[in-house]
Amino acid sequence: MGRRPCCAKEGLNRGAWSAREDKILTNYIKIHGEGKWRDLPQRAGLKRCGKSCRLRWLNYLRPDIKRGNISMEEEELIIRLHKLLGNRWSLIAGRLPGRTDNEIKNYWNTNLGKRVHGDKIHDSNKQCSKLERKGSMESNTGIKPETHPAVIRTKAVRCTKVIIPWQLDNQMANKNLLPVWDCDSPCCSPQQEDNSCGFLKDFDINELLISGVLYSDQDKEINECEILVDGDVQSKNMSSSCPEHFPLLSRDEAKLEDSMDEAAIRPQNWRASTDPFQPNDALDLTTLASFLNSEDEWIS
DNA sequence: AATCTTTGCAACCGCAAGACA
DNA sequence: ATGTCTTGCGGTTGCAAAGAT
Repeated sequence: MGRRPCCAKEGLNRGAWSAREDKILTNYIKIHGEGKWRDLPQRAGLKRCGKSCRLRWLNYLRPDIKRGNISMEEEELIIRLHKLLGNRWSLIAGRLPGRTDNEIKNYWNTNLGKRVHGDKIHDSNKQCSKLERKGSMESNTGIKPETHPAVIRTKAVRCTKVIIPWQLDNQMANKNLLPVWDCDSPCCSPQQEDNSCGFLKDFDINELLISGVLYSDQDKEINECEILVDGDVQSKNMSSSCPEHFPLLSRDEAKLEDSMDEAAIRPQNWRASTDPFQPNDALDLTTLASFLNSEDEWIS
């Protein structure tokens, strides 16, 4: 018995969204909030797949979305983050307030990727077809994807819960490493006097916070044997119950966080709030860029 | 001006993984 | 323990607009 398809495809609108559909979706989410995407179209009266609604909202309709005009600072940041993280678009987007993973991915594919690779690719490739341009470019033209000497490959080991000793918890709170807990869930606040429901964390936070050896060709094999915590997933885990994300850090994230903390430049809200109607704290791009400049030193 | 080609971006798809029953 | 649901991610596709011929 296979899984139920996300929606019945028949009779659903596809392709570009109309202004009317946008308005319906926006109004619905303003009233009822995000989530329950599967049932949303029916409840909102949209002839769309829930997945499509989610995508439309996240990539286009959210009020905190910035569109177009990616600044030089942002561009620089994307390049550096891509160098560091590879195609982890959601992670990259998480560091660029108001930008979506899809937008950054598109921007990379159409501008930066070409520019970064383009220096090495000569005019002979300018004529390559759209097909080659898309994905198969590397294999069909013999152009290898840029090797990322320092791209951190996180492994799919996920943290579902972690246990932080109370003292460490306090230390982290003092260092402002813990998020602002603003949800109503009784289990949300680690600072509750009754710590009974706890703040379970089952890994050694110190271990995670150690700046890791970056992924490189030489230590590929070693790294492949290592257990890393997948950074982008922690947000998923935490966001299910809490709107802010506790930084369960992948090594790359940990490294970023660590250094940012050392430099006292860590943005307080480094992930976009999941509450679309709460404006994000602006991330100081200049600061982050300067941090990433120092990042180059680790890589080399 | 007409046609063809390329580009950019929104949207779609399949998959993975945690949550939940 | 198992199967299904829900959500999120990254890769890919489709199409309109822009540019070239």
